[in-house]
Amino acid sequence: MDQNKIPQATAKRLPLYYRFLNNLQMQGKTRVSSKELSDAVKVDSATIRRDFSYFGALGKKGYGYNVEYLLGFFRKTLDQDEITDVALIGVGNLGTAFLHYNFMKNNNTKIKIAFDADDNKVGQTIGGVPIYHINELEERLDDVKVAILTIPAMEADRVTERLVAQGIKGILNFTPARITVPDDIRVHHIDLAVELQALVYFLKHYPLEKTELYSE
Amino acid sequence: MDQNKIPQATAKRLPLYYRFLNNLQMQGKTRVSSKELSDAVKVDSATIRRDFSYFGALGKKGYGYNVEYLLGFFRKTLDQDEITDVALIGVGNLGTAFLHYNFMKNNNTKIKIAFDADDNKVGQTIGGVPIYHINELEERLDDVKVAILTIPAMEADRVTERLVAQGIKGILNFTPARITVPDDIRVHHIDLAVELQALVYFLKHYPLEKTELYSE
DNA sequence: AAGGTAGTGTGAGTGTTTTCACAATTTTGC
DNA sequence: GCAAAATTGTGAAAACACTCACACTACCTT
Repeated sequence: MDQNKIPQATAKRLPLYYRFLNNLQMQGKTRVSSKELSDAVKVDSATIRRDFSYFGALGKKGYGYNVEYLLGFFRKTLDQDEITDVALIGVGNLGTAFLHYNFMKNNNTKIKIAFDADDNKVGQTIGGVPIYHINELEERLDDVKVAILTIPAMEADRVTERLVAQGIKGILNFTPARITVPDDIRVHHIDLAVELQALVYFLKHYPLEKTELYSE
Repeated sequence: MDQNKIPQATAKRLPLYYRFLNNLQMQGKTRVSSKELSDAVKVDSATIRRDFSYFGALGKKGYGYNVEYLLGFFRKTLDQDEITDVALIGVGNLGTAFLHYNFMKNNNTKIKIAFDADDNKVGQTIGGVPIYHINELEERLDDVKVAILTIPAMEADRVTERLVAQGIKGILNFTPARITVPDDIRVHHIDLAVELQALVYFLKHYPLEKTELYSE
């Protein structure tokens, strides 16, 4: 679509850059170097410069980057202007955490509607988002194209089928289940148990070394 | 420490494999091919074979892998026998979700203790885990080496310093803040807003194509 | 206005991860 | 017991990602 040239690894870092640039601007900073940004987001400064360079020459040699300009550029690139509506499926603890998270603050996304199977939750509004019964998914989903899945693993496949049938294009799946979807639908898996276990594995098998000298 | 030969990308997939092998065993399956496993975990079958091959020849040509044997092997490799204690810092919605998650089921990790700043939560027990006041961190943390950070971003740096001072070695950070730690401490960041925004970005800029033919 | 300093943008090199594709081997069915 | 089918394990290639190191340029200071 666009220029498919930018690497996926870069694309994943863009939202991160964007948020930190926002912070800088709110702090009143007008310029920033790749080195400073590197300290803040914990990404190598050469990587940051390379990432930015895919979009052209955004900085100035000997000066760094103008925060305002960079931010404006990213706003356009990340489509911060047009808001993407999102549906939340499953209002448990994890789902509720999402509803309280103010994505609008730095983001182009807004949770517009939530669904749950529990009648006690249906009818409530959390964080300004109305909760409907999951049975009403088909009538209520409208043209929302992105869903966050925070339901029990057992339900994942069934609900996914229904979401796909309604024309969902992207799913952020917090379920341990690896859901099956048609090729043209994008699923990102975030598996909390796997993340925790991977961290533990790395701790045991890939010990980090303390750099006594210049540990900047 | 061990054989540092296995790639990190492989290491991250091990917990996933492990869980699905467990599922298979519970379903009573005794053998499995890389192809079947691929369908289940959505990882290319060649990648799975390569991953397994780092540990030696675990399968049999023309047959596949013996579920029981593979599972036993992974149990040892992933240290499923010895349990790793974990501390949870911040019992909000996200933190509570973790407390209800039964990590012990397929995992080698157990949340042993939780902390929060809210006096209403202190003293409670959720999912069998006692909640103490964050002020008691130093006295209560004992020799726990892994922490899950689910607190407001504002607090992240301060609490991280205290955790590090107590000898924490690994942090699973759900805070939007990129925390600073000494070199020998491992931090994995999971940034929910970034994940959501990245998904939206990919949807718009990296459209997937529907394979009409043989979309197996 | 000139020299010093800071800091970009990038060519080239290195490292990591995935994928292809096939010989080797075992199982399965006849 | 043999041929066909299944499926591994891996060499080699490709794809992807990161980092070094430095020429170049813009800013800053005096």
